[in-house]
Amino acid sequence: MPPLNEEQLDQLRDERREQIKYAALRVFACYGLCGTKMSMIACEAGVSQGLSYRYFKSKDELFVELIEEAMREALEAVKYVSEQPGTPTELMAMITEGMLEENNKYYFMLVQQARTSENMPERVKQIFEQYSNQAIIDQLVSIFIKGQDAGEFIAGDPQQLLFWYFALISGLMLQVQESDGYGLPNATFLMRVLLK
Amino acid sequence: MPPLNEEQLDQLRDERREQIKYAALRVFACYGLCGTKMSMIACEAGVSQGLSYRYFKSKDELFVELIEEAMREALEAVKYVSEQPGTPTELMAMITEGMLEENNKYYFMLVQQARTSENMPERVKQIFEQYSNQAIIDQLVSIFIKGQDAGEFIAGDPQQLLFWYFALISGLMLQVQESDGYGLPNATFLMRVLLK
Amino acid sequence: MPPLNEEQLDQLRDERREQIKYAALRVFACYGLCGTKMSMIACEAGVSQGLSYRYFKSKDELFVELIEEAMREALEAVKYVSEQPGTPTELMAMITEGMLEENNKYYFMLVQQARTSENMPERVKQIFEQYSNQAIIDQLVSIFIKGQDAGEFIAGDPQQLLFWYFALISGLMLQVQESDGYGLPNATFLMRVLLK
Amino acid sequence: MPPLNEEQLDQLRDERREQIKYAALRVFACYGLCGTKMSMIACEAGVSQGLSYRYFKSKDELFVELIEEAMREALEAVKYVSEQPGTPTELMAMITEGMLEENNKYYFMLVQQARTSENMPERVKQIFEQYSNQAIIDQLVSIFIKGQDAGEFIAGDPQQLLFWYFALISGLMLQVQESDGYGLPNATFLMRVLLK
DNA sequence: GATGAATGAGCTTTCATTCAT
DNA sequence: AATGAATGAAAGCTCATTCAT
Repeated sequence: MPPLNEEQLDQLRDERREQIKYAALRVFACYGLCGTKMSMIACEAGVSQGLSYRYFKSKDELFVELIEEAMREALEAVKYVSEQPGTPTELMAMITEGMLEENNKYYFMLVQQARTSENMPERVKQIFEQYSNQAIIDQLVSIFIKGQDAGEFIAGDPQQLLFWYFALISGLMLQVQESDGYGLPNATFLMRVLLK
Repeated sequence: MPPLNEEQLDQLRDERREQIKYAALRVFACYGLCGTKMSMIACEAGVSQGLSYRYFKSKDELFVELIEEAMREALEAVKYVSEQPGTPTELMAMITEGMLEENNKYYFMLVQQARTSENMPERVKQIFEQYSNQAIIDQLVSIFIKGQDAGEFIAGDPQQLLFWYFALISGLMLQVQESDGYGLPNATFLMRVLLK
Repeated sequence: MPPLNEEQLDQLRDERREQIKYAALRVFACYGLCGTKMSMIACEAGVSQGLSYRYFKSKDELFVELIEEAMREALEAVKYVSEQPGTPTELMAMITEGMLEENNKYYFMLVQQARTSENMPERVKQIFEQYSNQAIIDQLVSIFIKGQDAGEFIAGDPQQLLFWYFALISGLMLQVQESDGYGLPNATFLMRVLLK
Repeated sequence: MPPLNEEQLDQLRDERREQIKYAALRVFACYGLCGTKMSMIACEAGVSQGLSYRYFKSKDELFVELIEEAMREALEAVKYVSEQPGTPTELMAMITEGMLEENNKYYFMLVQQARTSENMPERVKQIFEQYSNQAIIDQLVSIFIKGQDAGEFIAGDPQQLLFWYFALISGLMLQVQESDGYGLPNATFLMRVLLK
């Protein structure tokens, strides 16, 4: 007779899994894949070293799962906003603000760690190909063109301008550490590069 | 009899040192400090594994020397420009263009690798404290204020705006990989965030 | 009120113990002591991982108990046969047939796994010393000598010949896997080495 | 300028490789694949733990290479003998004696370790399929049939009888440890099972 | 000076064993 | 009594660094 029923166990397992996963996010984001030791994750999560391997097959797999989640949620956020009412400028501002939110920071750092390292697991490269340029930017191209037509945005290839815009923001978020004391700028500042 | 005199030997030695150092730059830039194996550097430089240790005490020291060089040259470049004649906008454009130059890319990537990893040698942190915020930005504050006074630049804390500006550019340079096919924007695009 | 009395509980306990023990036999026989994980035994027995430790102190102890049983039963079988009536050849054939019986296979494999590995628990080595050469073979020496005197068996040191004979059979049983499709030979074939 | 020329280095490497390989043979033969720690091999070879990995990718690969060598040489030995002149009985005796030679012992033990364990690397299973039953036995079938026709060998399926014969010998070699004090029988004893 | 073989500390991963429920 | 989550010691493997040549 098991002490807990199946459902309770499942819930417990899910909680543990998340606990380890988000500890890993924080550590990977700061130290990168190869700079992170499994012991650091275990320590951050407050569990033993071995336990992580009951929930994730390997360090790489744990990293990949986080990358996948980051990209999936980024895409969903952009999709959601692009379906809202508002002028192109308003929508763009919403997306920009969403990106700048504090609790997105770890995900941005994680993705940056992955993008700036050559020796990533094959699966990470695949995910980037699948999501990065295509999907996310494509969601916004039509909005951007509307904004250009409305005279709100500067002229130029929408794909390219959007790519640069996200690169700027992603890069910015990484540079900005609490220690610098400058904090993140608001959306208005950043949008100046796009607005006429 | 020795085939080369002392001076020639010294020069040869220096060349070898540079050869290894710039191989290390390229590899560190792509893979980060802990993602780089000494064997990768030796391979890139076309020398044996052991040789690096005749010129650099350790992997960390080699990395530190590159970081130091990167920061020193960045500061000098900014200093040089700030002493040139021209309007604040023109000077700022010069600096921006200098940063975007292709052959600065590896240094930017290297510095970014160092800035986004927590587990850097103590010396790297010192160098960042010494150079980054203070020195480089301080060089430009007076120019920036002149620009604000002349109505060329937007209002706001010059230190903070310049910090963000450099963070944007640094981040952008890392995001942009040849593979993306978008290339780097020109200075005009970036300067929109600062210009009125 | 307890649904079962003391005696019934004891019986249940014994059954569980046997269930785990014979699952362990099948797994140890195929994978060896160190090739077997406790989880494999638990899985084969259809119980949870932790349960084995209520019945056996450790993996080693479980292995040792099986080895002990194997040797004890082998000795008893030989003893039993050696007390039966019949010519030496007939008795030897009975023993040989007994060894070749299918349901002895796992025990033979287990013992072979133990004999061909150096890193066995001390207790296993003791059991081998206690049983193997002395006891079992000694039971048969008198029969063998009778057979030699009767001109049925070949000449030679009875201890040595019997040792070789059992080694041959033990080895054979292990080599023969179902997958080979050859099956086991009958006693007549094997006894040719001993018979004149 | 390398201190040794290419040829000398190659030779040195080959020697080291063999040194590690044969140390591994002795240890694997006694302890099996999973009972052997890389540290045991390193110790037996008198080198450091890490060195083995310069010559062999992994523990498994080292094991596989030894198995492959064992099977290849066994096949070659049998091939060689089968091409010699002599009666079938004489040839069979040569093969038997070859198998019983002391310095084959480790290879036999190794192969036995592999055959009696289920959890072998996939490659080991392939090698066994490739060599074991087919190749080696097939070499001898024609000799055996000649022997049967000449009235030297007992009647029966040659494949099956040869398989059993080799199984007997292989098994025997494993059972026989120096500690037993009985030594190995000579070929004449073993061939009794086949001879009329 | 130059090479690359050799070392060993340290990291990833596994698994016997324990423990909360 | 039974479960399976949790632990941590130990094994496989990597790689910065040293050393013989």
